[in-house]
Amino acid sequence: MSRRRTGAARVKATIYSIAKELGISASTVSRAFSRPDMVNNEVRERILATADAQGFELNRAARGLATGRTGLVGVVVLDITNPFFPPLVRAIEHAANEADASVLLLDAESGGRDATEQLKRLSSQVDGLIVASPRIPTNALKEAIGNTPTVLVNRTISGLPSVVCDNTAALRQAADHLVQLGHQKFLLLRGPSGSWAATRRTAAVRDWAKTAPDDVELAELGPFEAAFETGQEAAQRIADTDATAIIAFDDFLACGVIGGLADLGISVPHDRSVVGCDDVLLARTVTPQLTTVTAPFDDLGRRAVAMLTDVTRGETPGDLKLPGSFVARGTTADAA
Amino acid sequence: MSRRRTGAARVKATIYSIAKELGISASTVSRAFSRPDMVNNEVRERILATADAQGFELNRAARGLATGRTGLVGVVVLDITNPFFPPLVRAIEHAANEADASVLLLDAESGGRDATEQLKRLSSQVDGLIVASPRIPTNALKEAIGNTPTVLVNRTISGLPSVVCDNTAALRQAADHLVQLGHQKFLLLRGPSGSWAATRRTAAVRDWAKTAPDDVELAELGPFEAAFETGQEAAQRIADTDATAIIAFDDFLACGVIGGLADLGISVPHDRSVVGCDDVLLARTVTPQLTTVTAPFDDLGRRAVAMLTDVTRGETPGDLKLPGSFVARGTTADAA
DNA sequence: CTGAAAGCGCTTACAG
DNA sequence: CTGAAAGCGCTTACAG
Repeated sequence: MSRRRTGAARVKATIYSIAKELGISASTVSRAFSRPDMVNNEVRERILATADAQGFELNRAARGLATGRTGLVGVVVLDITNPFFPPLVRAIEHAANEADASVLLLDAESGGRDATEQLKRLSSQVDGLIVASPRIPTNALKEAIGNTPTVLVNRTISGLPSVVCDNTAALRQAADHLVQLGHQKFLLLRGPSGSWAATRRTAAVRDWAKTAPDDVELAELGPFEAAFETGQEAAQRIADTDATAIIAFDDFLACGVIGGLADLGISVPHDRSVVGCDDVLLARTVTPQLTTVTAPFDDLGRRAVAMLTDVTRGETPGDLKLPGSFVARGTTADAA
Repeated sequence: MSRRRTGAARVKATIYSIAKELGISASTVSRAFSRPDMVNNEVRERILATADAQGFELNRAARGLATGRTGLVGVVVLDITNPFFPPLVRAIEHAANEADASVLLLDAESGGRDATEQLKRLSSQVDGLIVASPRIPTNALKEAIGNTPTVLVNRTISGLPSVVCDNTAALRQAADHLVQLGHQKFLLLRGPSGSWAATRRTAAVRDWAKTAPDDVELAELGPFEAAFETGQEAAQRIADTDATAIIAFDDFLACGVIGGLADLGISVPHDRSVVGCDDVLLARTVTPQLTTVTAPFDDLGRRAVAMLTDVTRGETPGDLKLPGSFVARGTTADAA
């Protein structure tokens, strides 16, 4: 379309076609885009104008071949369908765009193929990787990424930088909040075994229990998959306990529990209080809204991209912890 | 890592390093990957083996520069955070992977920048575009994509192929279902004006009403944004009507309405019945589960990719309609 | 089925 | 600040 703007620009616009029209060298045209400060102001203006007129779009493949960089960051998520990931992906995309990079998405579960195989292919196509995929085994992951700069999200592997959400303090707050509401019998629903987040959250709640008032009792159930159905199915077992305060691994599980309890005629927060974790979309679209711990998705994504940039520059960032924050909503109330 | 597997492979693995080790030409090595059937079986085997030993990964930028194709398909979504899109993106990604392509994701709302600008940049980086972004104005969209092969999802623009979900039949079924439950007073909550889906759904329900039993009355409210809060805020207005059967533009709106009604002490499905549309994750994680119309995400994505392949081949596919299907769950019941 | 060679459109060290 | 030239790693028409 834009090619028709000028009569001269019948051919595909390249740095050469621009150079020719302006009677200058392609090197200069190239520099006008890759290192603008290296070229004379006025010349640059004319180049940009001509580029525009010709409908020039820099050929990324050519640049990539010449520089060895693709301008792409690979984002690997466990399952884009899990509402935890979209806000993260969006934040990453936003940050990447600001750095003039694009996001190559890989849904680790979407492939018929082995996720590791796919990851390996991906690695060679991107400048760096942001991996938010708690399930890929450490060794497979390490092998697949080779020496592609990588930042982990919500997972730690020695030797790789990571940015994680630390909910320890927020979970303590959540528990304290329940104590203030008069709860004494607590039930922790543990997350999937082998999940980094699950381990941390369990530890946080147990640690809290040690310093809790004497009349507080903490029981546990699990591990559970982080899924609605899982929570729903667990409702009976939960109802069989005398716990009034339930701390679920995540929002999914929490919502499932609430649904399952409802089926049993047990009402939240009237009969039991439930708190989730992550504050995914779900948490605000159930009625009543879920009391939970908010994950700082924006920051997680932003910082992950920033760290990746550092790695690319040869720096060796450490691990970064961002705190989640407790938010009391409708599923916690006075102990019955 | 893999470079260290053989002593010879100190240098970066390329078709040349492989050719050299094997004493053959780079052309043959190249063909072993790009057109395997053109090279002798045994030779190909040796090439593949050596490639593996050297840790060779085909340089996509170089291939892209040579062929003019990137192996990338751009996927533009309105808002990845809206649960309608992730299942679609996943299906697209899956299908693209099978065609040996990767997905470049663009969240139309994620940019500080103009979505159109971003789209334009994206276009030049991909072999084709799948656009599921109902908001970008037609003209801006057309200009931005230039002559990049494009397939639209859930939107039609003359001159561009599209795959859309047609819920007409399913919505009629939903309405009939409500009639069978004894409902007579219907209320349609219309979706955002200018939205393709909203227009279609409104038409479907109105058409149904024309052929409905005489004692059925259809009132309307709207347009509404497809958001939980919007539904919540509309609850009072809805409660003020005498409608017992509420057909919401989509699941979000429906869930919001249910939440808002609950706040007013009105219970769904006891006092009113509500049906949504799309069957996003949300629909199955609320209690009771939402009666709604399921969108065939997998097919939408799969077909979109297939059509894009066709366009790339120079074919001109038409518009494809895939039907949604009605699913009765917990938010519809006998008229009070 | 295989090889030699040109070309894809950039970047950048080098020289000026 | 600018230009000439080599190089990035593939693909493919052409000749054999």
